[in-house]
Amino acid sequence: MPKQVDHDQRRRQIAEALWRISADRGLEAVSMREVAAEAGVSIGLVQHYFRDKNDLVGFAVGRLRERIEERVRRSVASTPPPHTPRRLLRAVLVALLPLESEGRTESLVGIAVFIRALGDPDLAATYRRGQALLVTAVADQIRAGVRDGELRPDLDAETEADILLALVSGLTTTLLLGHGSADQVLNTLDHQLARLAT
Amino acid sequence: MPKQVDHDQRRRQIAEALWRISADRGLEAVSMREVAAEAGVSIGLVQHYFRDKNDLVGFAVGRLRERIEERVRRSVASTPPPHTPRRLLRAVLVALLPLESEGRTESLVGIAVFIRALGDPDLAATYRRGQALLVTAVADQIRAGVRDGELRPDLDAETEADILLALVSGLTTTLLLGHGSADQVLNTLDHQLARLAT
DNA sequence: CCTTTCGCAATATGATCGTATCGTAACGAT
DNA sequence: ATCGTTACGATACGATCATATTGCGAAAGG
Repeated sequence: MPKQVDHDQRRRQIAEALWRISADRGLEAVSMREVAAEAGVSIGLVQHYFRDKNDLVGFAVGRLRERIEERVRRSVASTPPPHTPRRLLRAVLVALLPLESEGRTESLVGIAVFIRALGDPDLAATYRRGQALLVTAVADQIRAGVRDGELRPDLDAETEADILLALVSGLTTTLLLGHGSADQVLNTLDHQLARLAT
Repeated sequence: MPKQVDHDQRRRQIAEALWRISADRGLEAVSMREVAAEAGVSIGLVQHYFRDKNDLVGFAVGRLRERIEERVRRSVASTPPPHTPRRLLRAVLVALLPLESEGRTESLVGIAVFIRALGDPDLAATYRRGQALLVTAVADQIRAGVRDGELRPDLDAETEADILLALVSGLTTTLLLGHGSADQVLNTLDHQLARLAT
């Protein structure tokens, strides 16, 4: 056996270069050359670890879900007590907003994936599954809040979850365009959340 | 003076070819050659009417606004009486949703423009201006509804407009992905609208 | 020691991009 | 009639793209 290298770590390292490019010049600026340059390696190396560009982008997309899940988990975990459903619900929604550079990057990649999903049924199904997971997670929190008497009892959890997530999605585009400040956006979200409270 | 040609009509004809391409293959698939081929003209002609690609895309984007405005106007005009602010408000929001193929095309182009705007400050400013117009238009309707006693008097018109438009934006992505039916989406929108009513 | 095989770089290939440069046909003004 | 301008087509140019090919150093097994 020849030299031994951690294959997966190399792939992650390269994918992160793609992430950086996508974040500040858009995914349209992502090319094999650019990724190689950003990662500080040769383009041959990139080819060595990824069959083609689709493979590379696909890998980066796969990591997207992991990272978003981790971010949500972190946000929930770092929520100061009391851990009431309403506070946890807010933590989840806030974690989905691109409020700092890391989140911005993820949102940008997410949009790129969305665009690709429009013409790719498989990817659309994946995207859809992720969205469905989110909706049920949020709806569960809403139901818990209703049970605790923290949220109004006449709420339809699924519809409210749809509204909140659509709202988050819309606020994300607002933030990405610099068309609203973080405070403004959080205010808007809180305004809607307050409406669900008793 | 030599041959006389309707300059602006030619530009519109070419821009519409760009539209068609952008709608079913994304704006990333738009190239001078593709546009020329789709329009059934030579690439020299495209160059003759547009200084460069930016000029072309810019013109097409400009038409986007006009078309959306026209669609909203049509939707409002065709709303059956009574023309209460709340019904007009709904007409505006529904007009922004991609419920049929024409609207779908516009939404797709809109998203493509959004993507480009992320890396193009000028385009971002244009996008932003359009959004600001929408917000004030919606907010005006809300204020009118409040005045008429049709909507709750404690509403902050701007915030509610932000929420509604972000909601519409989020519902648009839902519709484009086939991740929800038109009925479902309209239900969600109406649910939120009902909340603003007295 | 030497052969094999992986890690990686260098460079070639052919397509496609935006754009520049021509050539020419059409037509109004002089 | 011819001249100048405009409309348009054909094609060339250089850059950049994804990808293929080739070569070579290093290291482990024989």
